[in-house]
Amino acid sequence: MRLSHSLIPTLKETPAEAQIASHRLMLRAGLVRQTSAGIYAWLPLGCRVLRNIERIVREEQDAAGAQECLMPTIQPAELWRESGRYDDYGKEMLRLRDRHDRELLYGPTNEEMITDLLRQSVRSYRELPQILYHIQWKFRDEVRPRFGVMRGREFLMKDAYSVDLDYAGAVVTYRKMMLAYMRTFQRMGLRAIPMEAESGPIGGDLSHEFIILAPTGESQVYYDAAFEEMDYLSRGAGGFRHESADDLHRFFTEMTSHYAATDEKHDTAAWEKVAPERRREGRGIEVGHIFYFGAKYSKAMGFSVAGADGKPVTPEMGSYGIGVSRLVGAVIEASHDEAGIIWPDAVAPFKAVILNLKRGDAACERLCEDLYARLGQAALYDDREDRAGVKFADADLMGHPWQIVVGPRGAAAGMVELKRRASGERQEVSPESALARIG
RNA sequence: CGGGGCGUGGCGCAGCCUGGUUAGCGCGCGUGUUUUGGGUACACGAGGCCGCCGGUUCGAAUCCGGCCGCCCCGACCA
Repeated sequence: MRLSHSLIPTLKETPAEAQIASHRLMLRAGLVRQTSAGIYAWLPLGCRVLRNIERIVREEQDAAGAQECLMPTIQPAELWRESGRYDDYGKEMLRLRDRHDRELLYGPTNEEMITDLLRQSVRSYRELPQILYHIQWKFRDEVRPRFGVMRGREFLMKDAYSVDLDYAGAVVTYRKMMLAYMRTFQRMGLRAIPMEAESGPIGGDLSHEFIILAPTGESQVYYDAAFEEMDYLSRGAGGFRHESADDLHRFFTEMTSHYAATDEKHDTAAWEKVAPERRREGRGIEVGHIFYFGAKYSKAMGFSVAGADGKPVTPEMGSYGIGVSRLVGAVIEASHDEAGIIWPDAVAPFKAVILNLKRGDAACERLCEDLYARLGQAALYDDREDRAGVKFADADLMGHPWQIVVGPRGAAAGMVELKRRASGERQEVSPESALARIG
């Protein structure tokens, strides 16, 4: 994209409502604009980040054997009456009526709907297990939206739902999702820690939330230093396979054998047993939550399949959520400095920005156009009129992993300056080696 | 939902208490000149239902009432 023709409204000053770093930076870098309390419009730059995160989530869900589908945002009230949650969910649920006065709601989650879909089509134990997911906008009428997209009322969520014939199968599926989640966050440059959690309104008895550490997080967390040493996930495929129940078991054991808890679940007795020098506390942001809830919905909604003996069996289910839009804020919380965002390569809206420091200079123009043509959609070309200071400041603010600085001095010699945003390291290189470094 | 605060050009704010000329400042924006290697300087200029409705008054951004919106602190959540 050419910056001169892009809607990327950067701000020099911080809007008054933004309290935390990610919110401030998302507004200043032109990623989002608020349209109502807790509801945001995603501008081109923010939209690209959102899509990148979505893509990683999708790839890891697919790798775990989950099938993508897309359920509607609007749901009929009857389904929620069946599960009993129409009343339980309270004011968080946005209720609507259509022209025929039928009761509808804007979905805060989809257990009922998926159960309805499954009971219509799944008849036999032979069709199990199944994992389905979708990435769809949700609405929860939070009492107090805050922290920008981290606690919005409207938010983009990946939610997956699993059905297994029995408990043993459900546990394997649960572990699969845990593995997929750890890989997902890892790929975004985040260190996530699974912590035992309350199952809340979803119900059920096995539940973990995935917390990433950031000083502005909403929950107080306690964990064993072991989680800081777990870098084997980053070594890639060598580790655990979704197909192997044994691998999944080893993985799950590894993840759950060290102490980790949010303040709600904090167990002082267990904490005392952790060696003092290995105790870590801090603030955390919840970016994912997985639940095994057994037959809670299948039973309430009459979902059964024929078992091997021909008799009906009530399947075991689970649900698995990742806050996709929240992750945009969470990544920024985890990776920024005074000057702006520092995007991890995998989620960056652009791999590189090309800074043309001298519009109209033949050598500069030629070099920039050439680089831009070769980088294509991977690059943002800052082709605005010459205001070097503004360009540098905006580039830092927007946080592109690489900055290619093309000025008349270097261009005359056919050289550019390549700067790495994260380290600040810069070097004079040929355009070819700049392209090679950026990859 | 309880407690607090704020609504004045795109952003950040002043003015309001003590009503009275064309409603001001900084940033941003436009034009020109000058600059240009880390938010360049100067000049000129555009841009405002002073959140909305009603009341008081000769006269309301300013006083009074109601409403709406937004933010912050607490109890809940991907």
